[in-house]
Amino acid sequence: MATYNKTVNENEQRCCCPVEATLSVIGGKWKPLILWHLKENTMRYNSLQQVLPGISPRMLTKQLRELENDGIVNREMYPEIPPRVEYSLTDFGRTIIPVLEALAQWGIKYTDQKGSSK
Amino acid sequence: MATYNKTVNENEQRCCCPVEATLSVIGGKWKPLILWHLKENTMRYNSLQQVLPGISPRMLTKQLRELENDGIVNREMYPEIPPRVEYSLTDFGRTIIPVLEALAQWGIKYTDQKGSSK
DNA sequence: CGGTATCCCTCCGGATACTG
DNA sequence: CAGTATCCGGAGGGATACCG
Repeated sequence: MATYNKTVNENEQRCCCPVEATLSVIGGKWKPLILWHLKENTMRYNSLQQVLPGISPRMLTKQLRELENDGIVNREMYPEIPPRVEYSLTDFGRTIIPVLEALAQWGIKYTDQKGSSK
Repeated sequence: MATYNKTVNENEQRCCCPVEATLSVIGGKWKPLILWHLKENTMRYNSLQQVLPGISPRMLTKQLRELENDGIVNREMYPEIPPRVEYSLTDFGRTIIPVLEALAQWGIKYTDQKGSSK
């Protein structure tokens, strides 16, 4: 008992920080890169895997599924032999590109700052 | 042997995704909230702890130190009795506020989208 | 007041093997 | 080609007790 505060209630989550909602979608080690690559072209599973440095199939699938559930990417399956699956951003997914670019912009500034102070 | 790709080299990290650099600074469970609260006022250690839902002192200290090392927050110590320490954003730290707000904006859009599709 | 020190456990995610 | 299934190690982070 006696945690540092009462356990989180929905209101607190909602009122303080929609930032977290966004981070839950684009955060993590892989999603930014996946999104980054999908913003140019639609891509197939294997192409993504080759373009992502050392991701395991398990992880790639997991990240893609999450993005799919969040309505960010679209999974188009062509039941051919051999099978082909293409991933792309949804229209809603595209609305996140400016955010991604804002993050990238600041990231560059930050890297410069760090580099020069070293 | 035979990982899915050769281990990451610096170039790949650097060229593809400054987004990650930014996320390494503001990402995670606590930092967005800390930043969110600091963007209005300067705050003391205990005030922060009270305002953050259930954070342990260990975590709070850790997050603050990291933000400090990244040049985002400033730690001002007043050697009084009892001691007082005030945290605030540095000038460089303030440059990240627009990014935070972009994230928040999209987070709201996202939450609406989710809510309406349920 | 503003923190450390310590213990402990979850779960993230990597590696590898296998399948429709 | 586009994935599952399974195993497993290690970092992240919570709870609690204590210190200057």
